[in-house]
Amino acid sequence: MNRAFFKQPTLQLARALLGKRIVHEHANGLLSGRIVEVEAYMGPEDRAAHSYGGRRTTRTEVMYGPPGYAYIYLIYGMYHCFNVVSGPIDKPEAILVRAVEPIEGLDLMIQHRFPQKAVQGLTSRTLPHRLKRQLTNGPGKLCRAFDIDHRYYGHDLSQSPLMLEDDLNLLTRDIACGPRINIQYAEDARDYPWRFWIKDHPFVSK
DNA sequence: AGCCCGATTTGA
DNA sequence: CAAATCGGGCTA
Repeated sequence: MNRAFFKQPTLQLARALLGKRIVHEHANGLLSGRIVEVEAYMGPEDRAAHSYGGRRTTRTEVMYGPPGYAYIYLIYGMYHCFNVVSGPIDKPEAILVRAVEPIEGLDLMIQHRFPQKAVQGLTSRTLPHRLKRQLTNGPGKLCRAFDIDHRYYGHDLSQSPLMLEDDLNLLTRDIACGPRINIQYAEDARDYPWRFWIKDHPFVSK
């Protein structure tokens, strides 16, 4: 996707990201997947956002820049979460990618997510449907599968080796929305319907 | 310097 | 249902 794509208002961009393809040209092979679930974080007014109250630190800095860059952070000391920075300069908004449907590079994803099973001989050909779902149906899981971490903090998502591409064209009626996950601390913002997903899609988290 | 906690995942 | 695991953010 080009720079213009990322300039749409955040809630609109969140819906537009559904069906897009995330592509990682990894040193060991091509990884790609279709985005099926996202959450919007709306900046200083949003109690659930890392930029709530205008918090501006080394970690949140990239959100204060132009849209279309990667905001990546470590959560619970062991997982990374991948976000697309959204909104104009000085509007620190972002969209968390919560789940994707794996498309290319399944064997490499298996190595990243299930190293033990990979060494025991599990491949994309012998992968049960249940495990295929578990490859990328959560924000931490997809970062593991795609080997995305702090190396890509601030990366321009219109550029290789980590970028977004056109894929599925969705209709409005294919998209569902509801409250975001695991933000019970966020008081009034807790119930805002800023989580979006493709209706009935098997790779949505939870 | 110290303390608390988190936009998660896993396995008992 | 609790543990894993650590940097950020806030207090002092």
